[in-house]
Amino acid sequence: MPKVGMKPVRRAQLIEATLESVDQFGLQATTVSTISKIAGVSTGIISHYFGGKQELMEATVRFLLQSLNDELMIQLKIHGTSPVNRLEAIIDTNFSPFQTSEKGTKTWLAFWAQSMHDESLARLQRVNEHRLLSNLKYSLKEVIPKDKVEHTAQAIAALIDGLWLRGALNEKSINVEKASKICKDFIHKSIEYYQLKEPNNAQPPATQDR
Amino acid sequence: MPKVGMKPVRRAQLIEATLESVDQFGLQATTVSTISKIAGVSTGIISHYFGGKQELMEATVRFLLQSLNDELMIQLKIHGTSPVNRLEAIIDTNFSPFQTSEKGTKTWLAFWAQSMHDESLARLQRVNEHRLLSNLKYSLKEVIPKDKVEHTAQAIAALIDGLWLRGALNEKSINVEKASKICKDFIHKSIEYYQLKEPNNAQPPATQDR
Amino acid sequence: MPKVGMKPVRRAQLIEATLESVDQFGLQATTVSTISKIAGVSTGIISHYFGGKQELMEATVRFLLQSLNDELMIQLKIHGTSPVNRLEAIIDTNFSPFQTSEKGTKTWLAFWAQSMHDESLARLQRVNEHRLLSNLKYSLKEVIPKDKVEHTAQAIAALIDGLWLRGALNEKSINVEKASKICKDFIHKSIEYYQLKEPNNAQPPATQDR
Amino acid sequence: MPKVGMKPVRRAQLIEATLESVDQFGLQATTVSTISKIAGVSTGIISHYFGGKQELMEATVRFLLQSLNDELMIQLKIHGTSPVNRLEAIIDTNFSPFQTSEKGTKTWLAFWAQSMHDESLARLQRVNEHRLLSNLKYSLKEVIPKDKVEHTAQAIAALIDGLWLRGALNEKSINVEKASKICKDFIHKSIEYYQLKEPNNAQPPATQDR
DNA sequence: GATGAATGAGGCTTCATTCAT
DNA sequence: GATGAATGAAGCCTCATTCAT
Repeated sequence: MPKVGMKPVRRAQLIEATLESVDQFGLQATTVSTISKIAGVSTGIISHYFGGKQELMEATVRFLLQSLNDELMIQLKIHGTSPVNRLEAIIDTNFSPFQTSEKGTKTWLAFWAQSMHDESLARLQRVNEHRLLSNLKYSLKEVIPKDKVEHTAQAIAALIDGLWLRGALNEKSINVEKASKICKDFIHKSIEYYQLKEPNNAQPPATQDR
Repeated sequence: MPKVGMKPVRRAQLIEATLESVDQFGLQATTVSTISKIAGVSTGIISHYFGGKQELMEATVRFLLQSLNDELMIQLKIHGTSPVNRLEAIIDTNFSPFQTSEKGTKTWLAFWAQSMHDESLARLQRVNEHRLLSNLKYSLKEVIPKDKVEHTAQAIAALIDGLWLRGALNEKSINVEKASKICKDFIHKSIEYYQLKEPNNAQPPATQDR
Repeated sequence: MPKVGMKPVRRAQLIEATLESVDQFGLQATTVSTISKIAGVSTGIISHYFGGKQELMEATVRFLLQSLNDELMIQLKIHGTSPVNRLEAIIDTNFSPFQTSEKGTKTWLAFWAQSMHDESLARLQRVNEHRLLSNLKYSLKEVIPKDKVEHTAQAIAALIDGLWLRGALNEKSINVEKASKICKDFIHKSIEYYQLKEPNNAQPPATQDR
Repeated sequence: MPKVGMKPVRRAQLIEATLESVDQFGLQATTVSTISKIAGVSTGIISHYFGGKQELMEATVRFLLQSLNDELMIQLKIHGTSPVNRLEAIIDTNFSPFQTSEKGTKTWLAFWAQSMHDESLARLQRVNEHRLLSNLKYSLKEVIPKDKVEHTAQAIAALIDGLWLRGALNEKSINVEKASKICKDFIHKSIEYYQLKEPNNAQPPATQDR
């Protein structure tokens, strides 16, 4: 009997090869041929396991987003002991080594651009964006005035994405420390700012273990 | 008798058609055929005036970036009477109607992604990014502590790009008012924050005409 | 300015090449490549002028059926002076040199088989079959009892098709004289038979110029 | 312990599945995959038992033609008591439920068309056609003038094939009764015709048990 | 005996570029 | 200057066949 249960193995292998190809050649120049060559398999295998190139692309995006989410869950479980810690965990996750690898950023940006004209990709992207905002708001509402939460969450999310974007362009990979510091500074300053400005409306001091 | 001076006219016409096509169909689905159809000319004309599709693309990016710069120059000339006003002019320019039109954002993002794997596009992009940072730093150093200038400029630039990015995904076009407010708030709060925190190091109050 | 009005020329050229290819290689082995090679053009031209292979195939069938009909119209105009002459003209048309050329019969049979699983081809085929039956019945009802018309028309049509079918298999081309004679004999005998059997019900003697 | 004698079982199973597939999807869309799925076996089994797809196809045609012949032998044994009865038995066999099933007609036509360009199929087809003609002539020469036998046999054979052909196109299956009646009428009329026309040359009245 | 994962040639189609007019 | 017909390389996908298990 031939090898069974190859499906998950091959799918992972092909998704990995897709990331590699998009990193090396770009999304436009990524073809069934480049992917299968990197994976060391024949071209037919992609249609065999994914039905077609498009589905492989979507699976790859899903994988990227899932990884981001998984990492966040882990970080929150470890460090999520206070609102501020939770916020920092979110930042750390978004600038973790995997997420900010050259492979990760290039692919992420390529798919984001592609999603402008591909509804199935856009949907995935939106789900993820919504999740990031939710997580941010959940923690923010405990440390800043309620009417500033939405506004601030939007700003942090934009800051994260903007730093990724700039990192993708300028360097081989994002300068993680710098980017991380900019985001955390923004969070700390926002909290501090509202406490200084409106001490009476100040939130009860959040337990902060640092 | 051959018509003379058709070159600039045709080039402008084709660049405009390229923007239109990228907006309508996306960068991947934009072909020589879609562009020439929108422009109402034959396909051969593109090679004739630009040598090829790739050069037309680069010319289009250069046009977009030039427009951004031109607008900034105008805004700075009109409103650039104080550091804060200058900073606000930069924000306004980046979220001006043209820049944030659906056409603009989609094309901008598409080319940004493309520039990951196209050095000539990347160079253009980097020049522009550098210019934005320079402009921000020039004004910032008059209103916040010198050792915070770089850091803050990076944050503002990232904020601008991040808001564009998120706008490109979620809406037909960026919600200009919201995005603009987030950026300006960030600037105002940063200034105010450093003044509150370090009143002794405060900059001499900038002349502010509002 | 380049050559204009090439469309009808190229379409005819490609349809001719399709007939040639189906004759030489069979329908299954007829590819865009075989057709374009025979036509002496590039492969891309087929999609350019027909949108795709399928449409070229349909156009080819339409051409075959149209040719059959055109020939019939001509024959009827020339020889259609009496019911029997009209019937013979129908037979002659169906066994005319073009229709019974090797190219014609093979292609006709190939498309007929294909139409079992291709509704657009089946529709074309049915229209043509209906036309043949109508023409036969129109003339038959003047020379044989009315209640035998349908039955006899069906038989003649089946005879024509069956002779084609057998001709396609056995010979390079149908043995025209034999096939033609079998059909005409059948017609003559049918008429004579009903007159011998039922002389009282006999139709008024049709004007017969032979 | 290896199962023995699986060969005939598997071969029959695969031939049956081939007929089913050609009926459902057409000859062009019938692949090794569709056949093996219908048979409930793996794709490799076809090459294992038939060496390849082509050989399975030929075996299937051989099976169809053998079935036709077997049925004819049975019918002739039962009803073959007089020349006319034998002729009618031939007709009945050709329009028996199995032969005229949707499955049968589609497959028959598909393979006939295919045999235009496949000598091994064509040979099988010709053997069968020859057998039909022989059977017809054997009986005809006892009931019609000798010099009309060949001609009439050709006509009957063409009539049978033509009715199949038209049945395959228009209906889910051939209208057996109508087709059968047309053929038998033709036979009866031919016999009667020659008796009426040439009573002196008439054959000695054949024993007819109806 | 049987499986089905894997191969890779070949099919159809798209599209940037060329060139005769 | 301008056209658009034509090219043909390259993309994606299908499928008959092979082979390790």
